[in-house]
Amino acid sequence: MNRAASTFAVRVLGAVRRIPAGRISTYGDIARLARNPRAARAVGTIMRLAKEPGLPYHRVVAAGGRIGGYGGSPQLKSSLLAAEGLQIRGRRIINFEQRRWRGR
DNA sequence: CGCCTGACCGAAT
DNA sequence: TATTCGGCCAGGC
Repeated sequence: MNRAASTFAVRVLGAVRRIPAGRISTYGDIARLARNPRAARAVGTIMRLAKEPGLPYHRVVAAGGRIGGYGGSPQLKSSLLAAEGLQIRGRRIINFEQRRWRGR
């Protein structure tokens, strides 16, 4: 990977780390926070391959409050979010806009 | 360098 | 509400 890409990856993980418990952000939001607004899809790629442990990857959901992917277990993602107080119905987060974190 | 994949997005159907 | 589709971009080979 080239320098621009790795820098982007670092910024992505840095942004993910800042998402407060009980709040969520979207792949698109993270892409914007990492200063590459059209790279929402790449954010998923980076998180999927990320080696950094201890980051709240489960707090990054898809646009519109949909749960989105999470390795082989989107189920677990829902559980983790529910454990942080988020209300979930099916594959959607209730009151997603209110719980959305847009960076400081 | 080309080609394919996919934890995405938004608009259209 | 559910699919489909085109655009997008990093990673892997």
